[in-house]
Amino acid sequence: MASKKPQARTNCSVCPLRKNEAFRDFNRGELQFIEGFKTGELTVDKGAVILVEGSHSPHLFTVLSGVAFRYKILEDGRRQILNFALPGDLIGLQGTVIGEMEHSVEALTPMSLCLFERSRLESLFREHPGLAFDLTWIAAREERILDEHLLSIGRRSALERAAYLLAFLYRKFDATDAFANGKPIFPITQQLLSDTLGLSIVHTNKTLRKLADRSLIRWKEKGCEIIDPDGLAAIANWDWETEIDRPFI
Amino acid sequence: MASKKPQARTNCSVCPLRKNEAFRDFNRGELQFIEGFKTGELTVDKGAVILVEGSHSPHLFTVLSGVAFRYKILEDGRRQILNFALPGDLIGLQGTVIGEMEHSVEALTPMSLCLFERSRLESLFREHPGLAFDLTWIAAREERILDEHLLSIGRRSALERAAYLLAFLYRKFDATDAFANGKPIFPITQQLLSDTLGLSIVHTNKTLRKLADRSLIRWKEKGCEIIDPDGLAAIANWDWETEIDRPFI
DNA sequence: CGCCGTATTGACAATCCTCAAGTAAGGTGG
DNA sequence: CCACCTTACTTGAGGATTGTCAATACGGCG
Repeated sequence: MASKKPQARTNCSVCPLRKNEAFRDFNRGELQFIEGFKTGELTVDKGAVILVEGSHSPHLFTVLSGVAFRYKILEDGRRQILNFALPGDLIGLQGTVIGEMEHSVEALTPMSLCLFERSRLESLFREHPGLAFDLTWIAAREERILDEHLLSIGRRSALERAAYLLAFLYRKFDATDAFANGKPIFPITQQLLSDTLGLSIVHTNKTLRKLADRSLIRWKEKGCEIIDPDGLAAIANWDWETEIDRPFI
Repeated sequence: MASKKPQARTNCSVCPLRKNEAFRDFNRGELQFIEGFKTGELTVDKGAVILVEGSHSPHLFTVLSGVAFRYKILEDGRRQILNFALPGDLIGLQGTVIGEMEHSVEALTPMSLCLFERSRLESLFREHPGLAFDLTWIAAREERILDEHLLSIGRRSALERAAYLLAFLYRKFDATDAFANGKPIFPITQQLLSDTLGLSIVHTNKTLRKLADRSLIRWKEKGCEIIDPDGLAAIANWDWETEIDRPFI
C-alpha cells in the first residue's frame, strides 16, 4: 500500500499547491476532510469545455495545473471573457446559487483539476467552519477582481485596459508559477485578449503594437511576453498588491 | 419591558425583510444568533458615504431600507458604478479579503442599515453553518451579477446596455418592494446611469431618448419610470429569472 | 503542397466622446 | 414675490476612438 498508486490521482497530502508560498496550508483535520471531499481528478486537453452555460453541473473544481478561462456569450456569438483560472483557483462556485451555470469554462492549456461534489458542500460547512470561511473568502476575492475588471472595461481607454489586463495576468501567472518555462510568456491569442478587453480583434492588435513599441511587451510566435509589468501597471494606474497565504480548497 | 423601545433599533424578530417573499426566513436559533450579531443600526441621509475605498472598516451592513451604490474611481476622477444595494443586500463582504475596502458605497436615498462586526464573523461560521452557507451563497450571487454586468459593458451596444441595466434595476427594485410609491420609478440621475453604463452622460441621454421614443421608459422630473420591462430585457437579449427565497443576513 | 488558424495592416465607417450652448425646475436671499 | 443661484437634462456640431471589411503574410499540419 506504500508506493502503489495505479491511478492518476494526486493525493492531497502531496498536493504541490500546498508548497507554494502563495497559498496557506491546511491543518491536519482539514487535510483529512479535503482528501475525502475530493472525489476524483479530471484531465483535459487544451480547448476542452469544462463547464457549459445553462447546464446543471454537480461538480466543483480546483485547478491543479494548467489554465482555463470563464466566459459568457450572447446569442449572436459575441463573447466576453470574465476571468482566468490558474492553479489553486476554484471553478463553479457561482453555480451553487441556482444550480444552473451562467457561464462556460474552457481549458486554455492542457489541465488537470480536482473534482468535488457540490452536494457535499453542506458537510464542509457543518464540519469545517475554517474551510467554509475560506470558501466565502475565495468568493469575495473573485468579486474584487470582477470589480476591478468592470472599472477597467467601463472607464479605461483601450491602451490602459490592455496594460491593466496584461499586468493583472502577469501577477496571476507569476504568483502560482504558471509560467511554463520560467519565462514570463503566457500562451494566449489576440482573439482571447480582445474578448477579455471588450475590444475588436483588430483594435486589440493595434493596441498591443503600441505597448510593444514602448518595449513593455513582446509578441511571440504563440503568446505574449511581459517585459515590464510595472510599466504596464503604471499606464493603467493600477495598484498592484502582492497576495500571499491565500486559501484554496 | 414589553413595549418599551426607546432606541431606533429594529428588532430582528420583527424585521420587515423576513415577511418579504423574496427572502427566506430564519429558524429560531439563527434568528437568535442574528439578533446578537447585529450590534447597531445606522441611519444616513442621501449622499452619505457609507464605506470609502482604501479604508479599513470593522463593519458589515445589511440594507434595511433605502438604496445605495458601490463604485470605484480612477485617480483622474473617472467613476465606475459596480452595483446597487437594496433592502436585504449585504455591504462590505469584499473587505474581508484584505480588510481594506477596494470600493466605496454611497447612499442614493435616505437609508437605514443593520450593523455587524466583521470580527464576529468567525463565530457565525463556527456556530451556524447554515448562515455561513448563506454568506457564501450571497457572495456567489454577487459574482453572477458582476459577470452579467461585465458581459454587458464589454459586449453590448449602448442601447442594449442601457436596456439591460434598466431591466435589471426594475427587477431588483420590484423584488424588494423598493419602488417608493408603488409606481415603477427609481430615483436616479442620468449621471449615475452613465457611470454605471461606462458611457458619457451626453451619450447616455441620447440613448435614453431612443428608449423613451420606443415607449419603453419615461423620464420623470427626478427619476426614470419603467413602462415595459420585458421590452427592455428583449432588446438586451437578457434572460430574466425571478428570484425567490434568497437568503439574507 | 495546400489548407487553416493567427497575426498584421490600411481604408473607411459607425459609435461614442467632448465642447458648447440652451432649457427647465428648485432653492435661497433680498 | 422676484432675481439669482445651482443642478439636471437636452441638443447640435465636430472630433476621437473603436469597429468592420478586406487583403496579405506566416507557420503548422495533414
